[in-house]
Amino acid sequence: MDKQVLFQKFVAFTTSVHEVTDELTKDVKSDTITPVQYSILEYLAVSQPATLSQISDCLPMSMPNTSRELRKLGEKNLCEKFDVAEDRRKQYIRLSKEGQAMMNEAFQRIEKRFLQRIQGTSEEDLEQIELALDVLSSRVFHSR
Amino acid sequence: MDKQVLFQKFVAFTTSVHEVTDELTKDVKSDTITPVQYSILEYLAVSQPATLSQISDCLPMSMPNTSRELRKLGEKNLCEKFDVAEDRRKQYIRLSKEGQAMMNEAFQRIEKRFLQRIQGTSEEDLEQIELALDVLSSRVFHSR
DNA sequence: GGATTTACTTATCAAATGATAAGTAAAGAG
DNA sequence: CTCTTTACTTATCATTTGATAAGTAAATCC
Repeated sequence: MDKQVLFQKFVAFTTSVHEVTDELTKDVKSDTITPVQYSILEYLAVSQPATLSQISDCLPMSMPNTSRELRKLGEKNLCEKFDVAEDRRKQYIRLSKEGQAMMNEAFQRIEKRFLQRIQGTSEEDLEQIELALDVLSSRVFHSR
Repeated sequence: MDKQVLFQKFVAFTTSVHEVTDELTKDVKSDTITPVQYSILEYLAVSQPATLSQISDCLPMSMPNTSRELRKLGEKNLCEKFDVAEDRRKQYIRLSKEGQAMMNEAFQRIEKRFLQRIQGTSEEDLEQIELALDVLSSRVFHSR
């Protein structure tokens, strides 16, 4: 296997993934929040509850800036903090009901666009796609 | 096929792709340029020569801002403008020798990290990966 | 029990980015 | 030949983002 060729395919592929996700998520962001704030909500939608440190590590964003943006999201009633019983320094952060609703709506719009994108794909091809997602997730795009 | 499940895998997958590409491209950006400027150079590396309008459409970024950032890149001697003979309103933009060198170096560092990431993968699995990239590129992540 | 580390906050500052208004010059349309 | 459109520039401004310094309070280490 020529790994140089594989790398070129990899680069082209990741570029396409970025383009397509940009297209799918275009305009789903409520105009009351900034892009960075959306990315926090998106992270929470998948990984809640999360501590501030986790969010800061994963996005990635410095602790002070993460703290600031979470405060703003809190002021907009989109997420909430909860004390952690075992360690009173920590705080779990969750989407509020409102935040959850906003993200549900966003994901629904993205899903609709996604389904449009794969409409007309045969059952066989869909299974190939699912397999391919699994292969790449486990072999290439795993976090370490 | 449950398309809902497929969508969930799709979302998780694109998130991973973003995380991994962030990791691979971390610190390859020269500290003399901003992230937006890097994205312009990256676009040029793949699609040069390009007009300002093309860059503006694809990135996406307003014309005035694209113009400003290209001027800054020009001042840093990373890209150059050429008149288009057929239409004197247009200008082709290309990486300069210096800009090309910077991007080559960046891509080399990314490739090195990529190869580390897939080191120890069997020949058989590598072929599976290549196949999976092809499947997803053609069936899901093609541009509209 | 004092020192250190962890988790997070507050405040402040500079730089990057996005948006808009107002221009120039060339091309194309009628 | 004038009018409109296209391609791009310049200037300006507000907002967002990133980075750093300095703090609090709780947990952990020795």
